[in-house]
Amino acid sequence: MKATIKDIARTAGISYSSVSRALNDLKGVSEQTRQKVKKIAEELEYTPNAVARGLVQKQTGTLGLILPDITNPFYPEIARGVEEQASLAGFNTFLCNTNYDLSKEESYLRNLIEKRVDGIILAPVSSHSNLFEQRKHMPVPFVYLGNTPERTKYSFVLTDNVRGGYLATRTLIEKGYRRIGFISGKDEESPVGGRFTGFKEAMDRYDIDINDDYIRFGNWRLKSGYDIIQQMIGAGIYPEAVFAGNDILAMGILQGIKEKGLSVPEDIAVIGFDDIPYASWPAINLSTIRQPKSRMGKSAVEILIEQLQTENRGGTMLKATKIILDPDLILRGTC
Amino acid sequence: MKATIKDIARTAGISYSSVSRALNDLKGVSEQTRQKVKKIAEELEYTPNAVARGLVQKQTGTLGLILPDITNPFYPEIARGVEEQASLAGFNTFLCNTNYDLSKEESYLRNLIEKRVDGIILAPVSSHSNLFEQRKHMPVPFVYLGNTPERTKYSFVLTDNVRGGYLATRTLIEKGYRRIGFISGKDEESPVGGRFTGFKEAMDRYDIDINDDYIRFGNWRLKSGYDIIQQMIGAGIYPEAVFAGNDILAMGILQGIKEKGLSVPEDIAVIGFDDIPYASWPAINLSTIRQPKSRMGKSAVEILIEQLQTENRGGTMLKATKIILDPDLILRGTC
DNA sequence: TGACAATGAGCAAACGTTTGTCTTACAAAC
DNA sequence: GTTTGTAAGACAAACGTTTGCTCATTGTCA
Repeated sequence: MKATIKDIARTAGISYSSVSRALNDLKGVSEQTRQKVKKIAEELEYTPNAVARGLVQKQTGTLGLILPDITNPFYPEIARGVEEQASLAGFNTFLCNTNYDLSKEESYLRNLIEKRVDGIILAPVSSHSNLFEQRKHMPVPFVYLGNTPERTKYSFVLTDNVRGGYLATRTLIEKGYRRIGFISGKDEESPVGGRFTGFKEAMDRYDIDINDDYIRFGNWRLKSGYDIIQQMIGAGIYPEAVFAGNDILAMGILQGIKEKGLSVPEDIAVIGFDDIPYASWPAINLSTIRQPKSRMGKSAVEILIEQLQTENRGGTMLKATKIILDPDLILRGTC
Repeated sequence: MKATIKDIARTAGISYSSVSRALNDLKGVSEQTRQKVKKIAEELEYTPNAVARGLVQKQTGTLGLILPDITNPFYPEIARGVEEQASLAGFNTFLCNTNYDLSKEESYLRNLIEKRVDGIILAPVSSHSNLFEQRKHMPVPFVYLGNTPERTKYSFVLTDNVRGGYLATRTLIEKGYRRIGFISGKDEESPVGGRFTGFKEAMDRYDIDINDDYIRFGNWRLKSGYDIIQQMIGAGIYPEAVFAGNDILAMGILQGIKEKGLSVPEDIAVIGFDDIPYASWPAINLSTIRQPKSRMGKSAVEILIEQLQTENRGGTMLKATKIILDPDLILRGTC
C-alpha cells in the first residue's frame, strides 16, 4: 500500500517512466533493467494503484450491475454470469440493489457514472420506465437486461417471451390438455405481455378457444397464485392445466392445488416460467420454461465490452446491439 | 462525462479551486458565487470524477465482497445486507465470486487492493485457509464473514455455531426424541465443528447416549444427505430424529425419507441449519436454526467503516473486532 | 565511412480533483 | 489614520500513474 512507482525508480536509480514501462512489459527498457525493476517491485511489495492508472487511461476496469433484488431467486444466476464474464475480461463488478425502487435505479446510475465505470448493465424493475430513454446519450456503454422498454435506443438482452409463452402452451396442448388457463402478474410490471401473446398464439394455432374464466391477472407474489387457484377451485370453475406467468406464481398455484386436496398433474397440470433454482427441487419438481439466465448475464457483458472496444477505436458511438435469447422447455413432474 | 471542474471555472471566470469549494459546500466562497457555480455545473451536465477525487483523498468509497458463490442460497441475503449497509454509508460494493476456488480468493484480494477499495469482506471457502493469516498486515480494513479461521488476528463476524447446534439438539430432545442422529459435511470444510460440539453438549447435558451409528459425515451436497439417510433406512438402523449440518443436507434427507415411504416428522423428524429461503417454502417447511444472514452482512460493513474512521483519526492500526451473533430457532413442520 | 535506423532511457505533461498557503480587499477597532 | 481581523478567492502542489517527445548511444548497411 505504501510503495509507489517512484520509490522503485529511486532505489533502482532510473526514471519512473522506465519503471512503468518495465512493469507493464512495454518496450523501451532493456531486459536487464526490466528484471531489476521487477525484483525491486517484489521486494518493496509494490501494488499498482488502479485509481491513478484509471485517471490517466480513462478506463477503470469496472462494470456496474443494477438489479432489483439479489435475494429474488431469479437474479443470482444472472449476477453470476455477469461477474464471471466480467472477471474473465479483467473487469470488476459493482453490485447495486435497487430494492424495486425506481428512484434508486436512477441514483445508482448517477453514482456509477461518477465512479467512472466502463459500462452499466441495468435489470430494470419495470419495462415501463422510460427514465433513461429521455437522456440524449449515455456517457458510458449501457445495456438493459430482461425488462426492456419497448423501442429502446439502447442495447438489450432478453429472453424471447412470446416464444416461451408459445412453447409452454403448446406443450400443454400436446399433452392433451384443452381447458388451459393463464395466471400471471400484471402486464405493466413486466414483459409478461409477450408470454400472454405466446399463449394466445398457441391456442389460436391449435384452434382452441380461450375461456376467459381461466385467465387471471394478480400480482407477482406467491400468494397471488395461491389465492387465485384456490378461488377458482372453490368456485368449481377451474382449468385442467395452467400456464403461470413465472415460477414463483406456479409454486403458489401448486401449493393452492394441493391444499384443496387435488393433485398435480392429475387434476390440474402446471407449467411455470423462468426455471428458478427452486423449480428443480425434488419436492417441487416444476415443469417450466427456462430463461438462460447465466447466458443473459454473459451476453450483457459481451455487449458492453465490444462496445468499449469499438467506441475507443472508431471514436464514434455505434448502434445498439439487440440480443433475444431462446428459452428452453424443461419438462418435470407437474405436466 | 465531458465537463470538468476547469470548464466550470472557465465559464464562471474564477479559479477552479473555488469551484471545487463551491461544489462541495466548503467555506471560502460567497453564497453568490456558490449559486452561480452550481448553476453552471448543472448546465454543463457536470459529473464529478470519483476517480480523480479518490486519487487525492486516498479513499474510493468502495468495498469488496468476496464469496464462494452467489448462486448458493446462503449468500444472496448476506450480499444484500452488505450492499444495503454499504450503500447507506455511501459505499459501492464489488461482488467477487470465487467459485469455491481458493486461489481465486487470493487473486481477488490482490485485485481489490489494486483497485484501492476501502475495505474487504471475505466469506472464505474454508475456515482452514491460513493464506491470509501469514500476511503481516492487511493494507486495508478486512473482515472475515462466516467461515473464520481459528485464532485469526483479523476481525470477523459469524454465527455462534456451538449455540446453534445446542439449540437444534435441545429442541429435538425437548420434543421427546431420544435416538438422535447428526448428518453433516466434513469438518475441515466448514465451521460445522461448532455445530457438532453443540450437538454433543446438548446430548451430554440431557444425559442421552450418542449412538455412533447415527452420526455420519459426507459432503455438503444435497445428494449426500439423500444418500446417507436412504442407506440408513435401507439398513434398518436409523434415528427417530436427525440434526442436519445445513439446510441443503436437510432437504436431501427429507427427500430420501419420503422416497423410502416414511414420513416426516412421524417416522423421522428433521432439523436443519442456516434457514435458507427454500426452507420456508410450504412444500418443504423445514425446521431449522437461522443464521442472521442479513445482520451478518451489515455487521461486517459496520466493522469496516468503524475501522476506517478510527484508523484515519488515530493513524494507528486498531484491534480486531470480533462479533458472534446468536442464531434463532425456527420451528416449522419437520420436527 | 557516413547515413540512418533502432534501442534504451529520461523529461515533462497530462488525467481531474482536493487542499494548504498566500494575496487582496474591506470592515471593525483602537 | 493606523492596525487588526476576516472573508473571498487565487495559486500551486499534491495524488500515482501513463505516454508522447527528445536525446544519446549503438548497430547496420551500402
